[in-house]
Amino acid sequence: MRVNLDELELLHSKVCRSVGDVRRLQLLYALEAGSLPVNTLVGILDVPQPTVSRHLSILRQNGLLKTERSGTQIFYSLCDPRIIGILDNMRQVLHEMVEHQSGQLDNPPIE
Amino acid sequence: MRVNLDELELLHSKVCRSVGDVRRLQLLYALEAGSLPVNTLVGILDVPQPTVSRHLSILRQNGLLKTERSGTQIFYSLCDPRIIGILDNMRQVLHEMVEHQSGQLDNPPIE
DNA sequence: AATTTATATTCGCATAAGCGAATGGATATT
DNA sequence: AATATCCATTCGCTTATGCGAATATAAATT
Repeated sequence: MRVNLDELELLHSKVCRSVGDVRRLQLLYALEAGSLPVNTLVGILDVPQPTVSRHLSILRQNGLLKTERSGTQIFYSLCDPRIIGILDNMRQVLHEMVEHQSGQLDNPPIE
Repeated sequence: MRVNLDELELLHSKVCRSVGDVRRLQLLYALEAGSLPVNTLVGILDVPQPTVSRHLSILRQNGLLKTERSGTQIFYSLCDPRIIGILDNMRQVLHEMVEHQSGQLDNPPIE
């Protein structure tokens, strides 16, 4: 399938934005080991169910999560587990950056 | 330096959100090969200078870019080039996901 | 069919984010 | 010191995002 570069760039930014929320990041990591139903995720994040459903919906719409129903429950899982590996890489680099005080948050401007 | 996990998680999401904008993504890639002054970046992105400055400021505040003045110009550069490698990994995975039609954007809900 | 459980969606609201136009500040040049 | 260049910031505005409460839907159970 042919993929336009601009479309890929837009997808790239959308996916990054999707991950750019603490709760959604937590949801992705919670699903690292395998699929889980919504109520379990509600327990893990300890936030209201509609909030979890909304974030799950965003992650699904952006192609990061997929769903499968089992009875009344709906299990969410990662579309591609490699995403977690990438997030881990980023986290590791950020950890080192903060540790070494270089490339610090709130980098001072020129003057 | 000791790094709190929650703080790292918050930083992680903030950095992802920073990258989650097409123009900021373009700025990061524009700086892949080395530092560039603002007016050059304005030419590359072809958007008003204040817009570029605002996005550069956000990337700097979140620890992704650093600055150095040379005369009247201010050169921006990546704090850590590894970030580009990570973004490339993600882009590659997204490319494959779209190509293979699995984990597609706008994944259909259960019903 | 009524009830229960699990999940999604709607609603109203508050805050955040992005934009262009205009303005301000710093440095270099004359 | 006046001017020009380069960049940052402010302002007013519009749109997007995130939230909790309430409501709707779907499947299973009785």
